[in-house]
Amino acid sequence: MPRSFLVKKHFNSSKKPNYGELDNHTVIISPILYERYPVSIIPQADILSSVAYGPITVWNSLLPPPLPHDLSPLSGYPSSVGRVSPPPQSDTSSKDHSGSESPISDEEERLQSKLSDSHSIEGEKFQCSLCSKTYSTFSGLAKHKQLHCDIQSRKSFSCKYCEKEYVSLGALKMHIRTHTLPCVCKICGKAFSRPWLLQGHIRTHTGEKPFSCPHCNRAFADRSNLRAHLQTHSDVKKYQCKTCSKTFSRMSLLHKHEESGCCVAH
DNA sequence: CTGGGGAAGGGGCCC
DNA sequence: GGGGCCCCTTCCCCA
Repeated sequence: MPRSFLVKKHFNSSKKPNYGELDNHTVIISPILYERYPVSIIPQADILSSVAYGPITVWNSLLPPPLPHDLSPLSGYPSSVGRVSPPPQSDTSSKDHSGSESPISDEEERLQSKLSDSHSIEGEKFQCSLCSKTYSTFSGLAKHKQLHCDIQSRKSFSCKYCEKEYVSLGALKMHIRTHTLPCVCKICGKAFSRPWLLQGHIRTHTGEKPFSCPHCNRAFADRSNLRAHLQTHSDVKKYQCKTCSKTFSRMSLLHKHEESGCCVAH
């Protein structure tokens, strides 16, 4: 997948971050209509286990602009209140969620091990074993290795739910949310990795479409969809076939075109 | 079959 | 360092 360009391909199970850091995670999500239309939350014993995340976060704060009655979530989802369906289970259900990894930071241990490879010299006590740069303090060397030098250490944050590895703990934390899905829609029970994804999803319930096309009267709930739509107004579209020069509004359409045989490249 | 819309996932960037 | 937003991308569905 092109989106995984930060993902280290070769899995090294010996490199694990401190997952203890990931467990104390609470996401505060603002509610839109929940206060007016309270519904229950579906407990997701599997993907939202205490191993993955603690509390389930629900949408429960700022109210949106008033909606017309015909956009009321109740009008479209009367039967869903209090009877929501659980979200589709991801393939993570087959993964080991036992949390059997040591709570001690393997990453720290590994870093210490790497640093121990460095040796001190006269005056400048700490020298990087990889680039020979020297530092007077241990922390200086540690920072150097973490931020600038040691490529391996920069790509050593691996997910315990899958085989992906990331260059930073922040990126790993973000990724792990795709497994734990802490943001739950109170209307339908569907879970999302990030609050703004839930916000976008809630627009599918409310009908809110804040992104309007300046060229026609269409409006969209998602800016990216508006952007794709704007391409349809353009004579020369963004994605062009290298063989026949035909342009397309979306890359997926270009791919379809190429796969259909116009650009049979052998 | 093709083009377009809707929904969603995920990494990067900025504050 | 974390959260929110941006942007790109993909998948599915429908006309």
